Amino acid sequence: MEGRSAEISKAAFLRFPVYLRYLKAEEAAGVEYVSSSEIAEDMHLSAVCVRKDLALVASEPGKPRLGFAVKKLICDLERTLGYHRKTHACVVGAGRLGRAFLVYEGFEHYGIDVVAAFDISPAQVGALSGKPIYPMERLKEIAEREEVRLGILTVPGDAAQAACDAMVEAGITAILSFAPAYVRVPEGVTLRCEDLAASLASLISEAEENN
Amino acid sequence: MEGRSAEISKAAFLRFPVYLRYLKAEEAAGVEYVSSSEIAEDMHLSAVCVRKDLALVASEPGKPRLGFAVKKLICDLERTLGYHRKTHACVVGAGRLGRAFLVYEGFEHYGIDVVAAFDISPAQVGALSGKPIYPMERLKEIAEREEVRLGILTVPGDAAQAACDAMVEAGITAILSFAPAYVRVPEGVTLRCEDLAASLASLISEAEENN
DNA sequence: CTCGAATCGATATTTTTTTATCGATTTCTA
DNA sequence: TAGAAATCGATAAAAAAATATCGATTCGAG
Repeated sequence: MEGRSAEISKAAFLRFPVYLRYLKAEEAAGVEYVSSSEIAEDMHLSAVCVRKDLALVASEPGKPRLGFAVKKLICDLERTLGYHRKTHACVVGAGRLGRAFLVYEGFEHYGIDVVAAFDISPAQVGALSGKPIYPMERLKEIAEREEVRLGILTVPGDAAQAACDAMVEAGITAILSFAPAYVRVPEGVTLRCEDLAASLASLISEAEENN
Repeated sequence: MEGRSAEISKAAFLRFPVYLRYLKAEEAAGVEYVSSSEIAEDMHLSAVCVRKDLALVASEPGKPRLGFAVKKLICDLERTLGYHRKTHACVVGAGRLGRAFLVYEGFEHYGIDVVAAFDISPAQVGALSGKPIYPMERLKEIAEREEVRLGILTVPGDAAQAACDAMVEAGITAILSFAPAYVRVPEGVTLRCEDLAASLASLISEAEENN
């Protein structure tokens, strides 16, 4: 789209948010310049890897002996990651996890606005911290009206496929699923599954290897 | 540790939980045998990749013309992923997200037992669905008593480092952090950061590329 | 003002991961 | 019972990613 994006490797793209976090911590500590080697040491990466990654995003080259300007780098990373554009999102499944997402304020900095939640149970319908919770029947109507393109799926496993189908039907093109189930989506819809339990389990394996 | 584990590539290990999900769905649908090519097509992977992955975990070779026995494969995957052993976990930060983890029942199948939550605010102390919520001061005492090795960090960003330090001090060796902050851990402690907002944002980028 | 130390960025190499090719095996059908 | 179809598993090739090496640049100390 912007010419350069295709050149950024998938693995590097996953590291960008981590750099961003790190840099914001440095900025808060009053640091103005930071070098690849410093970042590498703190983040347990190779210095060359960091330099290559930063070269992909930095709008101006790093200065020898000094490194990169922290503030500038933060802007570049946020732009590359697309945090400047606004996207409307909704939560499907207003259980504990879904409600946590609905009211979480951290999404704003990432250009994401969670506008509503939906649930099949009338008991959940209402509002939370000013965010509305609608019955599932109104998903399509509201998603279209609010131009919701992103959906967060937090329903029980056995309801996942049906809920997912409803989201697709409502015009949602990107779905982040926390439902413990295998779901299918048609071509043109991007699905990512975050299996929190599996993620935890793999973390244990990793920790055991590290001893 | 078990001789073979070192040969399993990191990328493959990340695919295993997805296979497991898929296979369980197939099992539920009454399927007995499944071939690499079928899995590949459904999961949008290459058939060769699937075969190589399955060869890493399968205790018995697949049968030509039939494929792999679904039930057997599920067992093999669960064993490889370590879902058979029990690990005690705790939640640090009993906000909405933390409480969702505390009562989530899906961890059991993965060998994880969330035994308690901790929070700095006395208002949160109590219990939820039979799971106790203790004040932070008791973290070390209880973590040691219950042999908690895994911690789920769900505190606000500005409290993350302090909470993390307390977890390390309490003998926790693996930490899954959802706190929106960059935290440091000493050598020997495994940290994984799940940035939900960043994950969502990257999903948007991915979806836009797919158009 | 000059020298030295430390960083950057580019090129090259190694390692890892994914994909392709091919013969062997086995089940199903005729 | 015999042949065809489709899968497996192993070896080989290609692609991707991480790591190493080296000259060029520039800030800061003397």
